[in-house]
Amino acid sequence: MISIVLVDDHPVFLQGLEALLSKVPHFEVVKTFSDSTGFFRYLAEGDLPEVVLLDIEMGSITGIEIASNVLQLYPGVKVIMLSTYFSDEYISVLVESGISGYLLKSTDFKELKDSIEKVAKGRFCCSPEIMEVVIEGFKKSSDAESSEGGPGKEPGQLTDREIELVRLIADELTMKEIANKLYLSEHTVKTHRKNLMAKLGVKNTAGLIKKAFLLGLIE
Amino acid sequence: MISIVLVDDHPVFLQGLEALLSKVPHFEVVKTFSDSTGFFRYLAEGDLPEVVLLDIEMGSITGIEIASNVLQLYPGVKVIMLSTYFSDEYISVLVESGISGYLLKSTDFKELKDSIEKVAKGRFCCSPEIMEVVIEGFKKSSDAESSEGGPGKEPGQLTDREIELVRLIADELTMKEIANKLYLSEHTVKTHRKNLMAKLGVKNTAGLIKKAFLLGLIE
DNA sequence: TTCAGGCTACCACTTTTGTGGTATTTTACT
DNA sequence: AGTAAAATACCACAAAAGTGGTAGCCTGAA
Repeated sequence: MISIVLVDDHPVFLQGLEALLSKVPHFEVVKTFSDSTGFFRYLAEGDLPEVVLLDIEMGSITGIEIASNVLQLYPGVKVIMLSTYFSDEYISVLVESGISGYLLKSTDFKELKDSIEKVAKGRFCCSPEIMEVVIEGFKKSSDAESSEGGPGKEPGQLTDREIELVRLIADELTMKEIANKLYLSEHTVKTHRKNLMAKLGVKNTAGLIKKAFLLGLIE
Repeated sequence: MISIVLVDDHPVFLQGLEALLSKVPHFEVVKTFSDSTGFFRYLAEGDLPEVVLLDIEMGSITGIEIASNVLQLYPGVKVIMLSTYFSDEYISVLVESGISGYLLKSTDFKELKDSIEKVAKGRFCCSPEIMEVVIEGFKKSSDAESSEGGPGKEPGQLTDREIELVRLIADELTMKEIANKLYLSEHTVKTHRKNLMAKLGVKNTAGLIKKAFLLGLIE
């Protein structure tokens, strides 16, 4: 059984896809989302699907960002981007981030189905048109079999301590207050925050809280 | 025609109520929400209903907080709390905040209907049991006809400038950067932020961003 | 025309955040 | 037993945020 989550801001496409995928015997569409916030909150709860089908245009936060964040926070989850078009630079970024597939929406259903199966087995998969771009990109650096990996840690790339921290920060505690609360040195707390900001790619508290919200870490 | 928005985290109650209210000729249930985030985002877009029916137990953010925030940000909107129980202190706070009604869920539909009509006309309305508490509370201070009011300003209690500011802060700009961007003195920007924090009742940037999110000011 | 609210601006001072290091210990996996 | 990651801790300095004031200007409503 392959567990699948769909994320797409077009409810029609979402429903259609769900109906189609649900008919495939060993596929299970466990959840669908039309906004990234709900999606991230879901992941943060620890319900990690095997495969995520992700549409690329999602309003305030782009598909690229969503994909990057999912890949960073939940490396065990396979992400397949669905898009109407493709852009060289984006694909490069995504492939480096460890995305599992990039398909055009024009892809027919059989191809999508096959792709999901391949991806679930740990392979990379994309539309032929896109493969060219990807191969082109490989003429620069060749590293990285991403792949396999046991389930990893549930809460993702961020450690438990870090998540604890970000929540306390969101509750308006200062480093000093958090240090007291957790019986830690203020230095330690500052170090955690520093790592947190680096991992989430933000510059200050405002960015930290915003991102934490977007990623469903706080509510 | 009275435009109504329902907010309640119990979908069953929500749907039932919607069905009932929709049958009343001059009532229009324009929207329903089962979480506060979506509700605040909706208000922030400027679609202000005349009356909001608000259930009191809503998880992370309490009904009291939601009500207070709505009343503060959108004074023109009439808020009726629906609750299973009632607490002296809460009611006092809410009445002072300018709530338009406080009904128990045990209220029958006719009473609810009448209450909505009264409230839409600018009156205050609550269950008899609660009225006692309210009157009791009046033995302290007697001010405030809240009420009437033209539509006020759309974005609520926060001024345009302040909303602009909070969004730039959420984008990780420092006061200096914002000042440059808007051709203002850094002092001015700091003053705005100061007012902003006071209005939203928060202590620091973390709280500011969190609240702004909760209120749908940023996304 | 007074008055309130919003926008602007300033000051001085404290506290907290943010940067950019290093380093030890514990824990968990191999 | 070895090692990678997490958690802990330290330092010094720069940059911002946060506190608690005051105050002038403009506009629209009473």
